[in-house]
Amino acid sequence: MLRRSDSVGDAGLGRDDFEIEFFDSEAELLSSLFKTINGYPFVLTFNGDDFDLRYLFNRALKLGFTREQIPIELGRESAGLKYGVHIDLYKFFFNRSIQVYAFGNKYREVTLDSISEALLDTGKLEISASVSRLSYSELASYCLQDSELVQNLTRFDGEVVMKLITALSRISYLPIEDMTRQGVSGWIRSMMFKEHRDRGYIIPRSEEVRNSKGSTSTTAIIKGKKYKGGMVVDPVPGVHFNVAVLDFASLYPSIMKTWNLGYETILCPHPECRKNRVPDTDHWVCTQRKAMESQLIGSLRDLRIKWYKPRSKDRGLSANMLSWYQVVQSALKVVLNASYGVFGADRFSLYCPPLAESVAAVGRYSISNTINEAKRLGIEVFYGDTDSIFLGTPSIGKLEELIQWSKTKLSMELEVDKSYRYVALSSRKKNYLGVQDDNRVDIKGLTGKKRHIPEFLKMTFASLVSILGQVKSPSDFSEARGRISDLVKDSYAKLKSRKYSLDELAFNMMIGKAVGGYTKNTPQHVKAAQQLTKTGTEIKAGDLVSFVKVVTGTGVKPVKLASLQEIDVGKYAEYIRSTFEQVLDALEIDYEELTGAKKLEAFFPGA
DNA sequence: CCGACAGCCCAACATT
DNA sequence: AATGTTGGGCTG
Repeated sequence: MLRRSDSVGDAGLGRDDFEIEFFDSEAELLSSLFKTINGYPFVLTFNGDDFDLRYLFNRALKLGFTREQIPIELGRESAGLKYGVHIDLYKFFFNRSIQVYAFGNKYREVTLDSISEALLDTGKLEISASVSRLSYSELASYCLQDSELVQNLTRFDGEVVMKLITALSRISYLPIEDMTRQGVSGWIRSMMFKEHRDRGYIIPRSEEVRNSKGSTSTTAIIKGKKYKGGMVVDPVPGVHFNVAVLDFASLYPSIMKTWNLGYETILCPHPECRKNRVPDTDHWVCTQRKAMESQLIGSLRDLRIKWYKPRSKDRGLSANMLSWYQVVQSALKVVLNASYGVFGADRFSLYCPPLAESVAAVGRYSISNTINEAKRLGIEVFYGDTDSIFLGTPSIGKLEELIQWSKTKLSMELEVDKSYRYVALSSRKKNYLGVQDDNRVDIKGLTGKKRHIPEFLKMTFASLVSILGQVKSPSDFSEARGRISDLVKDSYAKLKSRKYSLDELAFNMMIGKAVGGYTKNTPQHVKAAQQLTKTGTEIKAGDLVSFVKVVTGTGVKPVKLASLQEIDVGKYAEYIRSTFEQVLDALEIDYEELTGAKKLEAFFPGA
């Protein structure tokens, strides 16, 4: 720490495993820090590219250091070290693929506090004043805590993060410094360019691929998308007992492998290949040459499914080996999942829309033919989405027959992913509740599980889920019905008598753009953000905005500025209803009948 | 130097 | 009041 004339307070840390070293000048402090940095092969930061290393570099220059004396090299968007690898964990955790696939969406906001809270169960230290006003003791504790969080983010769980970084760096053929700063498209570009060089291929320019392969031939279902994607089967509403969920193992990578798909082989120049059509498109695939992507992605797929995935579950291996296999198989999954999508992304250097389109088209072909075959075998089909189908289970033999059929007729590996004691489907797609044989409940897409809804709804919904988890047979539903009814009525009563706190009533929505960036309309979370900005609280893109619905003003208020008295009970009553109706619909339970909702809602004008 | 893809649901907003 | 659009959050 730097001794300052204006600093006050004691210098104790309250910990005997660390002590504070004081410096009388900033130059001495920096010298010592630079010496320390040079002693390590890795330096971890959180936002060091944009702040810490940049700041240190500039302070040093200002204080008269020469560039040789500073162990930092600044790039335009990154900061490197002369000796050692600088990993900016902010950049790595910001990567959507890392966030979603590697960490299962556990952290919401990409801040040190939010990530460490989610992964380490510890957040940043709260401080009593702005950083520049802290006592020696509090400042030191605050900085130490930040440092420990950053380091622990690479240490927890047997150093999974460093293992993941190592695995992804090897798969992508990128140095750790580059891999941790790039998105999946950068990783896959590097991997494919390396393969071009190994084979002596000339790497095409983006516009060369574009001009020779042209564009798409299907129409997307969603306006503004470039081509038609996966197929979603209309669910058969109702409760279905003994349902098996089958899915294709790594569907899109498997399609690229078995259909010889790549930018060179799609729409190839040979006249004789033109009859080798991709179903549901105007495209054809080469019969003369093998596609590099097909082989590369196919091999990675096989490595994952046949080597790393089985070993990640092998009880004979040490914990350390198990975690390595687990990390590699999930790293491969991240890369494989993106390997089709990048060809449909216009910024990808080998962008090839007809290729991406063809992969999705074969996917639809595969699932729809499998569904037809299932029906032909007398198996009921309840639902399906992209690569999965929900089937009745007349007998194990029938499912085996279907799996075998898929292998011989489609060359696709279909497998039983899970089996449900029962599944509740409404008529909504991408919305269901399934109870597994071990009472575990899977909930997909239902409002009750979404992150932005108020805590009180999540809690009530969780209770509903636990009731449904105990249902073993159709006859159990009548008891469950009574308990659900009590649950919902209880929630109404608490709402009406204002027993829920403002925090429990708060919606938490991520604001995707800067507050001023909303020109087309003004959604509620933006209205709340505007009010916060007015009172001096800054709101940036990516922040969570907490607000409640009120009867005053524009109908919403930030939690900080609201009071319990102005809560819009009617609006919340509507939310309880719509959240629960989604599930009850599927169970064929009438909401109004269950709760006597008509009578209840009469208490709330506007409900 | 860099953000993989499409499809679906819901609530609120804007427009007709 | 009916209808289309936007934005967020989700599935795969």
